[in-house]
Amino acid sequence: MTSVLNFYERVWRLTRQIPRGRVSTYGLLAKALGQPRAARAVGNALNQSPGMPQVPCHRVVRGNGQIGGYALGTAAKAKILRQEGLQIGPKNKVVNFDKVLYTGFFKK
DNA sequence: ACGGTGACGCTCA
DNA sequence: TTGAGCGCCACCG
Repeated sequence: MTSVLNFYERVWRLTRQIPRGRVSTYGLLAKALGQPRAARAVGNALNQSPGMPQVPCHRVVRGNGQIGGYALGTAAKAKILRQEGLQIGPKNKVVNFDKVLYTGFFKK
């Protein structure tokens, strides 16, 4: 049967686990949800996520290290990430992407 | 039920 | 390395 939580809610819940100063990717989130092909849907979920709550959707980036999209614009996203101590290089790529990538999602 | 949409990812050229 | 093409998927009229 379908889980108690819908897809979007599960995406938001996982996203909360990403620590400050680190990032994860849409694809990894999808995998953690048990649907490795749903990276695109994950992006939709974060886009639709209410801005208020503690869902750090700005910490979710592309698999290649580029920061990807953001409801308030990629510029705003880059700014926030810099405020959290991350460095954004040319082409909007996260510097030391492999070092700050978070993959330790807790299964739920 | 069906086709369109989009904060993606992988495969080449 | 960089960009075009195409597949994928949950949602929305």
